[in-house]
Amino acid sequence: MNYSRQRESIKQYLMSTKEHPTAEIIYQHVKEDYPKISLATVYRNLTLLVDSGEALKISTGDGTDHYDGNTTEHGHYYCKCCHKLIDLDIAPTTGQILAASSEVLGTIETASLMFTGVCKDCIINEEK
Amino acid sequence: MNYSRQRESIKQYLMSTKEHPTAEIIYQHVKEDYPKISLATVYRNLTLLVDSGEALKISTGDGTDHYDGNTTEHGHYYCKCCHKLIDLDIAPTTGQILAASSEVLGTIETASLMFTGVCKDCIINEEK
DNA sequence: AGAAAAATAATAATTATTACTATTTTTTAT
DNA sequence: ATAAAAAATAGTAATAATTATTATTTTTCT
Repeated sequence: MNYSRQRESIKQYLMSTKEHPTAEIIYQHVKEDYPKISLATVYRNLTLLVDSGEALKISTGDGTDHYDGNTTEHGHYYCKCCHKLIDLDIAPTTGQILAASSEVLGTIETASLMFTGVCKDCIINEEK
Repeated sequence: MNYSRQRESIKQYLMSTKEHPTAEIIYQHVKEDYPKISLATVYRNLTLLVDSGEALKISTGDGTDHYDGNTTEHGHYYCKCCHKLIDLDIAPTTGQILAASSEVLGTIETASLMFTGVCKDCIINEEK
């Protein structure tokens, strides 16, 4: 894998935000610095970053995948109302990881907790 | 929501299998009983079943969503090699759910653990 | 049984993602 | 520093999953 400024820019943006942007949103941002970048380049590099462990892909089932530059162990909360993804300081325990590993008799490369519900902001808006 | 035999057949099939079939695979199966069923009908009913809590949608990021008729709390393991989804008898602890709930100050409707790696069968095949 | 409401089949349309190819950028070796 | 080789890119076409549309059929209610 050779260096490329476009990939570097994608990575910088991913690490700078707490949002969990989609490929399209990443594309819009990186475009400010590289106006000629192609959406296909964004997708290709996101796949490279995920495969090399420099980013995470999060699939919520809302039609488009989200990406996360924070690769430390953490959980996610998905609001089914506003479709926001929120980081949580909650990770599977080593006990849970070991249990999973011995249950499937295979390797464990990633382990994560996912929660869904209606977030605080949406609850407040519903009341109005 | 009115009764429909097609939806009933989809539900039966989902509850009868431990695989985590995609809409397309469900379509192929239900077609044996209802040869004229439409793929759009499968999608529509899967959405209805998921929304009413009678099935789960699982997004692995492999391009197509998977469905699960087992709605009891359990975790999943996704083999990134053969793309199989395997049920695990591992669920988030109440402690983890409470922690998530107080961290986001929103409701928790679903909570699940997801693991990825290379499953036993794929490890054996790689050795050959 | 007959009217109203909901569901379906068939297909068109949409949207996210990947594939392709000629050109440009990056690396490597001189 | 420069030229060849390898990798990456932009632009666009193609693919594949999902959703929307509409005329017809099924289900429910009275």
